[in-house]
Amino acid sequence: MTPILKDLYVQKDKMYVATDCIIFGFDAGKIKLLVFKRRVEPFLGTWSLIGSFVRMEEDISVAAKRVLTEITGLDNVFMEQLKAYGLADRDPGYRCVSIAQFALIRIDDYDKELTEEHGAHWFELDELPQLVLDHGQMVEDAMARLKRKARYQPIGFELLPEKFTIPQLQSLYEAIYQRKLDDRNFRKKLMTLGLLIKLNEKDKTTSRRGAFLYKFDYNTYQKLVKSGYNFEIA
Amino acid sequence: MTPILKDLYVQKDKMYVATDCIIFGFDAGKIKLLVFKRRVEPFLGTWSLIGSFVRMEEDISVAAKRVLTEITGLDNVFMEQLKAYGLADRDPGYRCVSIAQFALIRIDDYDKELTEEHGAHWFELDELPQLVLDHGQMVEDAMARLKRKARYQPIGFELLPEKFTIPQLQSLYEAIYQRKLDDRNFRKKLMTLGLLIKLNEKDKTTSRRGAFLYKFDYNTYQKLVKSGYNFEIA
DNA sequence: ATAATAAACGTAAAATTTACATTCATCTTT
DNA sequence: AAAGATGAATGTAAATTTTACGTTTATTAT
Repeated sequence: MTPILKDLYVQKDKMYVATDCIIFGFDAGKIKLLVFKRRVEPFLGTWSLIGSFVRMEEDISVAAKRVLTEITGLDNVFMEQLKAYGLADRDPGYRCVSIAQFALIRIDDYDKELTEEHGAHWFELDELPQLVLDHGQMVEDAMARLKRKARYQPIGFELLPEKFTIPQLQSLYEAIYQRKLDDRNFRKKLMTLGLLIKLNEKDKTTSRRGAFLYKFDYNTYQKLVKSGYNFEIA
Repeated sequence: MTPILKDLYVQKDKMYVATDCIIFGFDAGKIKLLVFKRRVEPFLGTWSLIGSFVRMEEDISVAAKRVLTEITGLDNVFMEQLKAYGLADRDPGYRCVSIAQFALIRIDDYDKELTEEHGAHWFELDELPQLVLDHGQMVEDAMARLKRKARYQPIGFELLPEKFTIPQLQSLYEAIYQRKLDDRNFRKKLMTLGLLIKLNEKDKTTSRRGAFLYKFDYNTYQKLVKSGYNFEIA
């Protein structure tokens, strides 16, 4: 089964609803996007987001999760609706409204075989190829959303392994905001939030000294949110 | 023609795409919402947002604007997509994904006759009646968006007359943020933005002394945005 | 033992935010 | 015409947050 069913069976007088996934990852200091080489006409061979028609009995969020799981093998992934794209002529083949949803995944624990089977490829954001239809716009909008949302919601952590170091976290935020941050100020601000749990382990892959690993304290965070707390990261 | 076509002609095995409009206004220090009493079955007599099916050859944003114009007689209204609502069972009658869009209108220049014809009524947000389907959720989400967005984009001005006074503007922001603001600090911060044009006129409807009228300087604002400027109001 | 390297830390200046009370312009009342 | 009433307009000092910036530390490799 092809994830996007652009075959001969679509009817020109029908309204279709699809979902497209903007899948972000983070690796080696760079935000990356998972895109796919189309194996069906039209647009065979062009790069595209992964998507699917929404099934008749399926919630749109469920459709997006289904696609993501089919492709990456991952479950329980952070996913949020971006918005609907509904220009009448956005797809030349037929009328289709697409609900774009963006996902943040921990790049090292997705299923490589599975994605390769689907013709998937990770691109750095500034090396993105031309994407089919309005998918380029979707990515741009998703990136803007990520950039804004990262300020006031701890979604960045979805892109890191469960255990991470402060320098790692900083490099993530630098990638999201696309600017350098001062390491002393970053660490200070972060610590005053009181939402990181310091572990008794070090990550020694990037320095002789090693950097302490931390976990994000989702428990405390949930409580704070419930009590109306409003915080900002970096 | 009924704006929402929930009639006998819908087909159970078809996917429909609709749009619903969350229409905000501001009057007497309160944010208000324009809702409609349904005149067709099912849900006859219940309160509802105004909406319409998206036509085959119509962009979804165009569909929303069409509805708004039909109802209020207004054109060139601020409108922005909120998100798509697509639970499989959100409408018990048939499968329908609805794209919610919110509009901000200047409450005194909409067409009262036209809206009354459609069974429309302005409600204060905290006196909203139960709304049909997931429309209550849409309103809640729209309000959250408005609250957040008002901070970093001058969308509040869309709810005020072109010429407004500082106390009026403050009372609007107080309504949006749902908290009192200090008048001296509000005025100060606003003035440092440099985006208000002081007019040589006063509004004397609320005080003997009268308050100076201002216009928002969209021109300068546009230029600042283009040059990457990022501001915050109150 | 020494060199090398990224991690960790603190402080002072600048900028922003907050809290708070009085005067001003104008109309109404007498 | 004077006095009273009312919302509009304004400034300043203290507290907080943000910014800028250099040194020490823990560890491994040589």
